[in-house]
Amino acid sequence: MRIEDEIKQPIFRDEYQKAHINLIYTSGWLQLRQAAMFKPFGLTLPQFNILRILRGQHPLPATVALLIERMLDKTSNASRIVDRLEEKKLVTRTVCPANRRAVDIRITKAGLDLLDHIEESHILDSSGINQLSEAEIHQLNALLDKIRTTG
Amino acid sequence: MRIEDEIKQPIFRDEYQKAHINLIYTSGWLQLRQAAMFKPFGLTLPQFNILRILRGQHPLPATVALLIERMLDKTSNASRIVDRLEEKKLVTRTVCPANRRAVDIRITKAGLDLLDHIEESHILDSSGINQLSEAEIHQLNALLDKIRTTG
DNA sequence: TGCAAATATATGTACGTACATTTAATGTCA
DNA sequence: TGACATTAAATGTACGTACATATATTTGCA
Repeated sequence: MRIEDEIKQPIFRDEYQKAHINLIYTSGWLQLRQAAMFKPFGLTLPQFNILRILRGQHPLPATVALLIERMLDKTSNASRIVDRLEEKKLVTRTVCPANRRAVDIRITKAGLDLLDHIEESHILDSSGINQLSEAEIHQLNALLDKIRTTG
Repeated sequence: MRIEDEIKQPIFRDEYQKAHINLIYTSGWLQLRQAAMFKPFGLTLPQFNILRILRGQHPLPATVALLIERMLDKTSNASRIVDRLEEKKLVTRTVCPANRRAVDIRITKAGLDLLDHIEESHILDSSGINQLSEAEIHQLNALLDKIRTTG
């Protein structure tokens, strides 16, 4: 469905404004769908992403600084997302012995099992992006990269 | 800059996953830049959008239901965004005489002046999307619309 | 008429984001 | 060594989002 119809706004100032709105709207659309998929598993999107980073490190621990570095949203508050995961016993937090300012965060067995469970459910396979062909995907990546040129 | 370098993740499962992450990352990138532009004017992005809708109605009032209908993010809470605008005297709220369940929301002179002031500053002209040519904009709109096909 | 359903908005709660500040541990160097 | 800067994480506050529930008004219909 065209963005004009989607948000019931038939006229835009120009095609640039329309693309801008389309980009933000489509990103929100994707995230809303993804969030709904994780809901049955009791996870939010940022919680899922942090769990995946921790699995990537496993069995080594990660620090909060490492999580922030790898997160899409650098300004988000990794400490508090880890709080939620710890409450759910999906991760553990221990003071790093080598540097007692830092905290070692590790995914638990329950956390690993939950990720397996989510991936086995194949809920992630229909992301909306799959609507595009290989060539279109390539185009899209190039266009998005270009948008971010010249801060 | 390519998304691989931007988020320091050299390998993705496939190009689809890369495009998905690229889309969400680029949307966040645009919104962060926009929010920074509005900050000197004491407005957030949703507040600005609601002010624009109200100017579009002016001198007629809008109801909360109308605001929600026109907002990009349907699930956001228009009532509370109007709260903030009311505190800043940029809008007024009065019970609708014709239907006392509804509330008439109107932009004030101060609200109109603020919008003029923001637009005169031309901060909105460099949106990042301007990096693209007309043809690329057209491509992008088509790709985004296609992503959202088939709920 | 009067009562239930529908409508319009507001409120509550959990979560995340953006940004500033605090607390604690470590490094540095005179 | 001891003061001072730096680093790592946690905490505070304002805002927005997602979703459930509450309150008030209006509508519809038995």
